[in-house]
Amino acid sequence: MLPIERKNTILSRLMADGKVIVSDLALEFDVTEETIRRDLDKLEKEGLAKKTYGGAVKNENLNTELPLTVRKQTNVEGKKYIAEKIAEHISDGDYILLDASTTALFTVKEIADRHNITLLTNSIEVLLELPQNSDWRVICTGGEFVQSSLSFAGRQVESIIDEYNVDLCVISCKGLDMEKGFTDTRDYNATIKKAFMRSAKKVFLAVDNTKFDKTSFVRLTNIGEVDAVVTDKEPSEEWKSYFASNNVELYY
Amino acid sequence: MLPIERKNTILSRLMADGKVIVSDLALEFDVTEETIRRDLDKLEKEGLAKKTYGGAVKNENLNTELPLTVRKQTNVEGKKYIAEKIAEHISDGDYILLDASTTALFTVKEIADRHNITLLTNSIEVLLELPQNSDWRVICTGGEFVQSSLSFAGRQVESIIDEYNVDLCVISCKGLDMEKGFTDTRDYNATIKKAFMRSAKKVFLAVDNTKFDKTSFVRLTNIGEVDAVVTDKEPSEEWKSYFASNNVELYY
DNA sequence: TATTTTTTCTTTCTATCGGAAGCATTTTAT
DNA sequence: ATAAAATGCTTCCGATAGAAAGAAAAAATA
Repeated sequence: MLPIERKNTILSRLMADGKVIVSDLALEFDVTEETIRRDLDKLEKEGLAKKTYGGAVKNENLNTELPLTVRKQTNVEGKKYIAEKIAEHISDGDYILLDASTTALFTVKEIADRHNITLLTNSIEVLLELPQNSDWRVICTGGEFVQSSLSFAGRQVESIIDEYNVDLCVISCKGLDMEKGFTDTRDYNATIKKAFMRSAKKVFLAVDNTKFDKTSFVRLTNIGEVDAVVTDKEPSEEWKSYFASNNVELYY
Repeated sequence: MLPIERKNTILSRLMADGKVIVSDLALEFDVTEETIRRDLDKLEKEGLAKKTYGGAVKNENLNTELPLTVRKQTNVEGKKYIAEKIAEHISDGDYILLDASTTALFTVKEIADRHNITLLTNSIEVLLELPQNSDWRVICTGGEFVQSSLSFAGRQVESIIDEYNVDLCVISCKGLDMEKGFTDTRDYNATIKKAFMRSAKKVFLAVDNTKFDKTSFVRLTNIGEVDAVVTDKEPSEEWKSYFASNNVELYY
């Protein structure tokens, strides 16, 4: 087994279970515990794990961007479910706006059979997922190319987005908190998402259940600013009443 | 066994298993490990593999459609040759503009080792071919997405291009004729290419030998408007003197 | 609570293996 | 015949993993 395989296996174990134990991993991979610790050191340096006494836990510090490949693999079922729910609100002829998130990607797949959609996005992945030979009109923002997320960022994105008005937009975030509102990792993400919200009649916030009661680095805005929240599990009563009192529709 | 056979076998093994091990492959093909590493180097440069200590793993974020669209093209060798010639004019720190052509794609590959390049393009394929982890700044026009060519078109492309000035731009065309100038298939291609020419200090026209004395649908402009023509075979004396009398540099 | 014991962690050292680069030789293509 | 590509060899360097010793943290015990 290659060292990189071991490291990746540890990472996926970590993402699935939320924690790993040094002694278990050493037995499983038949290496010394020092070797496992070195793997965990690397994962920690990459911001993916947090070492603890006896093992490591998933990094709940949401200020770091996961690699695209890892991000795409976490809670795939939940994201697909959310995409299905969002798709129910998209009809033939709609003008929609999708951000560079995994949920947006799944949403495109879900609505592949719709007609006459006009789609605006800053995500290349979304473009590459488009149905073939459809009658859609697709506009991409352009801007500074961010290779790690296959999307565009920067001033240009905002000014293009501001030129359009759409029926519905789907945005995601890294954390959702009653006091801090919803938050994301990077300034440029936040600025872009604010522009998205300005341009859309109805804003759908796609958040899987793991994002609740978490805060990340940059504050986007108050939760009341979005029109609907779509998630994959029934939120707590507290959150439900919070959404209701802020006039935010809730779908799950 | 031919080298290319070995490389392809390694690739299919990689795709099937997700990884390969240098020492195993060396034994299996009865060559030294250095040879295997060189094969893996090539696969890595093609973006198909990711080398690691002891072997290589599959590159997860790869677009398998790319080789297909390239293979569909005619005279691939000639276009590679042209790209090499163009690359000789691109240095560290340059600002360049690439259109959505196969030649542009090969040009990016040729200049992968340059530093501090600022690249402006309307081609998604070019974006996907960018070297990983480089220090380039890459700006994409955005605009209406043309699925068949994985590029952007429309008014937005022009207005973005007009905002920038670059040292060098590479454009292609479908036909080259002394009377009709150079021509292309579609209106939107022509408009975009004109914008490209406005924004560049030096315009390189990339045309393989099959394009000479051909005319296509939309006239772009006179041949004298470009600064240099790059092709893959020595043109006729007639063409050579025509270029000379129009102050167009010629590289082949 | 204070002390001891156990477990885990960090650091350092070392052996081994894999990899990069340069050079020489063979093979292939033009 | 010549140039270009492919291959193998050698040397040097860096990565990996294990071992050992001391430090630190947690657990157990008095």
